Amino acid sequence: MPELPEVETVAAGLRAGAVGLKIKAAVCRLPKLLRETAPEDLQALSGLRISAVRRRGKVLIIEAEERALLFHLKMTGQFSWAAPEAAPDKHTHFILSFENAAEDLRFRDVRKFGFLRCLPLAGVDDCPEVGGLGPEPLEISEAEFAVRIKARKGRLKSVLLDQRVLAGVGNIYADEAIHAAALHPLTAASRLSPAELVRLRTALRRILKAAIAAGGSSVRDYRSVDGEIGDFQTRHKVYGRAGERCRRCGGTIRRIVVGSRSTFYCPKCQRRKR
DNA sequence: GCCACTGTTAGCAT
DNA sequence: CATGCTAACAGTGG
Repeated sequence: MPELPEVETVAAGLRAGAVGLKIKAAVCRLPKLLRETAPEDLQALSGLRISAVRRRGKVLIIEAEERALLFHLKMTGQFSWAAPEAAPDKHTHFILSFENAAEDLRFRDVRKFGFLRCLPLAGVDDCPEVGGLGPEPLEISEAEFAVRIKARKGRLKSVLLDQRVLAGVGNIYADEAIHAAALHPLTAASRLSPAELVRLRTALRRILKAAIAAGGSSVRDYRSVDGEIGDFQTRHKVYGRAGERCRRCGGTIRRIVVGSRSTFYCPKCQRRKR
């Protein structure tokens, strides 16, 4: 489920535990995990020291001197620390061991949608996985937000999910932000008023920050690096609440499908523009 | 057992 | 170009 707040939480956990560690070996147990990455690229990581861990959109970036490891968690990717002698389960696809740490860093991904790309640090911003991303929702100005959203013809929900427009918003936070801004998910993005755009940006940022503070939302598989579940799912106003009462107006939350994604909204307080 | 559904996104058809 | 559907895969719940 990882969206921006979940990846941010994972990045923070990795940063706390992995920066400064010297890589002993990188072992990949699932060839298809590797994207544009040769086995030699992984071998060349040995001896490098992890210097930083950061996030761009939903992409996790581990920097080791002049190299970078890009991970995408897709639906079910997880990181955890484990003793080297503990047998990895069948969903563990990648293991980093260290010269100056007792535990290994493991990446597991039940559905195998995730990927790993190893490349020169200098190439990160121009690679396809990062270069095509829109601005960060927590950094974008009001003016640029308005321009980028209004430039799109599609439905608001789909536009928020488009990583080229904004980086990091996924299904849960799109629905939550649209609800908080009292907009309708099927509204044409290009028809939002200036006031509505301000409302939407403000709501999105508030929700993303609150979700990060809560350690993300654990709807199904998501776990932080230390194995903790997030807490934000208890504060979802619409996501996953079809048939339940809207906490703002008492209406009944409805589930529809937009762009083949489940979409939850309150038909009473999220009126469609016409 | 079978079918529907799942947080992502690349790729392809329309 | 925009939009919509499917596949990639495994597990879960009805």
